[in-house]
Amino acid sequence: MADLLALFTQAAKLLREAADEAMRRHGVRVGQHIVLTVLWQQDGLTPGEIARRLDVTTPTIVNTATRMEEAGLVIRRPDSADARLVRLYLSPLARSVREPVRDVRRALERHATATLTAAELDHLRSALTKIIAQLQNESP
Amino acid sequence: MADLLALFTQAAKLLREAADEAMRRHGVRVGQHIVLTVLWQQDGLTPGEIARRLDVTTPTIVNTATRMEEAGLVIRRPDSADARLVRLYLSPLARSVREPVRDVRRALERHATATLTAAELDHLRSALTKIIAQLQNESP
DNA sequence: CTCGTTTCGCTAGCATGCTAATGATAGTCC
DNA sequence: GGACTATCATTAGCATGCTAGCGAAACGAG
Repeated sequence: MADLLALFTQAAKLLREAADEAMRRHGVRVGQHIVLTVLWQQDGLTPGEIARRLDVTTPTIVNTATRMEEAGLVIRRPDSADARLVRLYLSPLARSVREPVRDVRRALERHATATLTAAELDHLRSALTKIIAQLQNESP
Repeated sequence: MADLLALFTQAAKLLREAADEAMRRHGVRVGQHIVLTVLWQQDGLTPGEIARRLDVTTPTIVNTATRMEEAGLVIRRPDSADARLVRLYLSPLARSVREPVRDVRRALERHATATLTAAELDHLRSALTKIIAQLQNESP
């Protein structure tokens, strides 16, 4: 496997699968988790706001929100002032899984990087951050 | 963005999108590219063999092969000896895009890692390899 | 106030991955 | 040689992302 892109694809796939499996036990899927990370910080946002914060498209959030509604994680409510807006609110269930989900993600992170030194971990973080910055600073 | 998993998710998404856009100009999508990498090495493999080499499921290859057939990249042909098997063969088009696709991927790789030093790149490769090894050595 | 523009969420349809189930064929055991 | 098992591609249906296009609502100019 010489290709850095291929290495990246493979690592990302394995991490994503492992994260999904770990969080699934708490009723949260990977696509739903990113929405929760935003709502845990600020409840009652609109799909558009969430999409902008996560750098995904609005339909992605709309569809994920529908699945989360069915799973009992969020509640959709129209905005009282602007009839175009819909606001997403966390259910008690969504609040209650915050810590368990955080814990399993931390555990996965520790496990996945168990064979790396602290310095290597720092370099990895730094490299990822640089790559993200480099790729983001062109399309806007 | 404190979470390493989140950093990873973001970087992987950006790289995937950039790779897709770059290869698209040559009629190849990211999901089709991984199949091509295998067939470029050895033509005439079965969906099951390709899936095993790529560490994905057989249906993934079957569905991707259908789209590649429609795109004129591969030809499906039943095995002459074992009627259960289907063999996938590269089209002339698929052969002709090998180098252009390799080039745009190299260019993307260079661009994405332009702000990293050679040492940082080495560390990144090493870290990714270690993470892959760590995550693979548990499920089998 | 009205008309055109902008801004929303949403639906439709696609690509890429998955699991589960189906059906056809090959191989094996008695 | 006939039945059981294993193996293979395929289909169906789901989750997660995307783009394109819709209809409703708000806003701004005149």
